[in-house]
Amino acid sequence: MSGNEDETAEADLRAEGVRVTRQRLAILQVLREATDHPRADDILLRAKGIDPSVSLATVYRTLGVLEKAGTVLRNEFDGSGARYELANSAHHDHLIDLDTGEVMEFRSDRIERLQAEIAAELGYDIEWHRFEIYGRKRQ
Amino acid sequence: MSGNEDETAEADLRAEGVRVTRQRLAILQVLREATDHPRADDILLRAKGIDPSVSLATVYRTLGVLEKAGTVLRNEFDGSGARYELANSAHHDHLIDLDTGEVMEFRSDRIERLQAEIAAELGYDIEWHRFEIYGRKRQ
DNA sequence: AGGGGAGATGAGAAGGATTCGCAATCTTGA
DNA sequence: TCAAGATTGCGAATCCTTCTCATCTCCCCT
Repeated sequence: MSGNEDETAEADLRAEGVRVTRQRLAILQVLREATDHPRADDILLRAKGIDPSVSLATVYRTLGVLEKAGTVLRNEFDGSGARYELANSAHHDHLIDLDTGEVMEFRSDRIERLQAEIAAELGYDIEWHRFEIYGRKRQ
Repeated sequence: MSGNEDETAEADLRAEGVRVTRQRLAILQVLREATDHPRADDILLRAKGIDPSVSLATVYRTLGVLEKAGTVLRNEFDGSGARYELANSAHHDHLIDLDTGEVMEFRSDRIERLQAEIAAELGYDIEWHRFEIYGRKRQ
């Protein structure tokens, strides 16, 4: 099973034209398994569980490589360090629970359309966008 | 003229229940006069032009105080330091020009409505939101 | 299968932004 | 005007991220 995981992760890397290393496989697998939006140091911790040789520098370097390749998204929710996620699914935005810090994902076609319209009105082509809602659970 | 500026700035501070100091007046005035979204070190530079005694630590402290008071908004556009603006006008969002780094403000009632609907669907009350479009000028 | 060279790594130092600690200095309300 | 308490400047400390460099790996070529 871990063999299968590795194979798909490896295929991902090769598809991006990125050199395949043990460390990158470990980091990519961590992201595949993550259901949260972990920070670099969390990723390091989990990656060390797969391959103890991974270092923090490599976590950052790999995240940078994968972000450039479009495989990874970097988020800056609260100004206390970046949080990462895989970009493999459809585009989505985030709702951050101010009480718990929990991050939820949501998707709205209307938002997607609206941002396109707004950018067009301003004479711009969209490269990407970031929409974050910060709120508290209603009682 | 600078007298008038000071008076309104001072009134602002008093209205927030914030102690009025020369440094805070200078910083607030910098923000009032700014048409861009300056970083802390830019604010320091400009504030020193008004009152040379201002220090970087006080810039950060004052921005913190004013943010908590709701007078100042802190933005984190590109992960290379926060950028600040006064919150006195109506809520608006930002479009960042990826080529020039220029930040434009825009406002859309539809976005405002949409985010309220989305939060409601997820069972949340919105505290605030952040909508940023990153794009390039169309030729 | 093996060698070589470009590319990747680990460890720690360096960097940039922000916050902290503390003694000296202001503000404010009485 | 005064005292109490808040605010300041300075430099040190912190946090996150990137860089340096010697060493190690991956991957292409034979």
